[in-house]
Amino acid sequence: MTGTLDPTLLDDLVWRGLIAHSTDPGALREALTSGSVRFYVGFDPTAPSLHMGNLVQLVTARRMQKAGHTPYILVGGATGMIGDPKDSSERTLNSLDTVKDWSDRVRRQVEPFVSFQGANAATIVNNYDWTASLSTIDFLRDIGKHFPVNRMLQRDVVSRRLESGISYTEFSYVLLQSMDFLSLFRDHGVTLQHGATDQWGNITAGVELIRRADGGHAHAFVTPLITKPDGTKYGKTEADALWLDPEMMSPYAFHQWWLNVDDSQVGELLKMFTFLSQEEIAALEAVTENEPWKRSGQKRLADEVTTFVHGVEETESAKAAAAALFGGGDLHSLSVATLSAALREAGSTSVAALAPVVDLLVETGLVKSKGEARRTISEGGAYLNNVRVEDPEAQPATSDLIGGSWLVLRKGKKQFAGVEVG
RNA sequence: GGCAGAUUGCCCGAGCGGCCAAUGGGAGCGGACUGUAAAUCCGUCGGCUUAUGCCUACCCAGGUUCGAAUCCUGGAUCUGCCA
Repeated sequence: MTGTLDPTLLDDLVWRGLIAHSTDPGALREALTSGSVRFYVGFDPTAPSLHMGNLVQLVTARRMQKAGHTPYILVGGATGMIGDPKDSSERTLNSLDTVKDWSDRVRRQVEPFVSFQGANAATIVNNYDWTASLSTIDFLRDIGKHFPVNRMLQRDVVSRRLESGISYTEFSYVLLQSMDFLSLFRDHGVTLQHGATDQWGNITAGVELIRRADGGHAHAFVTPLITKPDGTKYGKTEADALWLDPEMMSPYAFHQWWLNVDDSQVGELLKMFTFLSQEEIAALEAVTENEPWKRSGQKRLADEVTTFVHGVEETESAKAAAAALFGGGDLHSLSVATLSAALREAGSTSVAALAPVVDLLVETGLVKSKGEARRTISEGGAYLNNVRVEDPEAQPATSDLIGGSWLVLRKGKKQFAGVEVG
């Protein structure tokens, strides 16, 4: 994915709806078509895993690298210690150990998405490296002098927090991020930063710092906030959080997440998250429109994104598991190998001996308590081997064991769990 | 610094001594309808060996009372008014 410069990059990004704001579009186009641009995108370690919002940036960085530009991926070991201001309230500071641990995880997660080969090979940097040793005096003289407080107070995030209060720590965050851009500009010739739309203020502050401090000219663009059909953000509840770490979200669950996307979102998400061509996406949108029950858009989206994040093998396993569980056929007719693989993918536990369904529901984590298990059964939402359980006292028999050792529990329409007995 | 008010379950928000595990809305969960979709309707929504039973819960710690989310004392945090 190295070498040749793709002049259609910017138009493609616009078509995909990835540009919410940008600095002077003419100048940006000029830069992107006249040579390999060194660009950067940063990820703060504020959680043990990256999520959907970060994935947009990773996909975008890869697009840009494929088009011939040179990525610098920044891990926010320093900025993660500070925390950028949220609208709602002050963040709780994480310990240095936590931030270091999360920084390592972020670095490992980011690596597979860009190429480290060729003329425009990617570089990973950590802002802790140039921030930790900086003296307070140098910081205030060299960086702080360029930031008029009256302007800082007018920034949206800050002004919204003036009532409820904001610490000097978070107030200063923008200086650190701006300093990152300046530092990468000076040491690596980086002239472009992209990020999520809520980073616009921080990013343009960096562009301005480069101009004020060095008289340099840098560019920036941000991707839009992705919202659900009801206008709310993704990831606000446990149910719609999307984690890239396979330990926090199995590839099966990840694949299911994309498969269950609303019809109305499919086109938008295909554009932003896949590398399919404009023609391919248009075709999928047409099928979704005319034959929605086929769910072709969702299927392709799930396959593409899961492959991108977890690889081909995991994607095939996730698909095979779903086919086995949602296939609608008699579970007893599946081979034990297929079934056990599917259940391991979907989530399973082992128990020593047969136990009442209520206990097994709790054991598998499908429900949180026995009370909830009984409730689920009385609501008609519990299934053993795809047969509804009617009796709250139900106890599986040896004859229920598939292949002599497996039970398939299901709660509602799509939550499966396997139980291996013995 | 002074005065006044607030703090309730995942979120918002009623309750103002017993009928309170606590009205209502949202989210979540289940069912019907479907396409593992959306919308809609219905049900459900602290835990426990399912029990006219017990435990834990209405910011925290004490107290009054046969009995407190509700009253009193002290503390914490937040908001408004005055300095």
